[in-house]
Amino acid sequence: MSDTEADFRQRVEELVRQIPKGRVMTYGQLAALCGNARAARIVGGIAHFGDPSLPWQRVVNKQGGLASGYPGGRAGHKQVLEAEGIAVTDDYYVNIASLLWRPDDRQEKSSPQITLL
DNA sequence: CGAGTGACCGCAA
DNA sequence: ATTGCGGCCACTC
Repeated sequence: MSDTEADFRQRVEELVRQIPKGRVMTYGQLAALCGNARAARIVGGIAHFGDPSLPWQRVVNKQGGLASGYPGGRAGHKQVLEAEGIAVTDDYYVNIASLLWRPDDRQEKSSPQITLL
């Protein structure tokens, strides 16, 4: 397997990179889309050692709660998410029910202009 | 090369 | 309903 092998982390990073602004994804979903639904923890590990330039801030757990190891703590994470246009509760929870984004969701169809970053 | 850990998830009492 | 525990895979030292 050398054609589309692309290390697990590379695929995850690619997906995270494609997460549009104002949307969030769950670690489990990223892992599942990557092929290993049980590798949810790995996604978190990659988030810590992967490319810090990626919008890991848009990646939250299945409960919609912010991660704990984010630089600056959940407080900083909350600030960044709010800056992205995502509403965060005082308990550091986001409404994934409305903000959960899927790779097959064509948000560009309804958004003529994409303002990423 | 081996062992430990982790930004999680799911299930059991 | 809440709390606690284990498991799983990949990454790092």
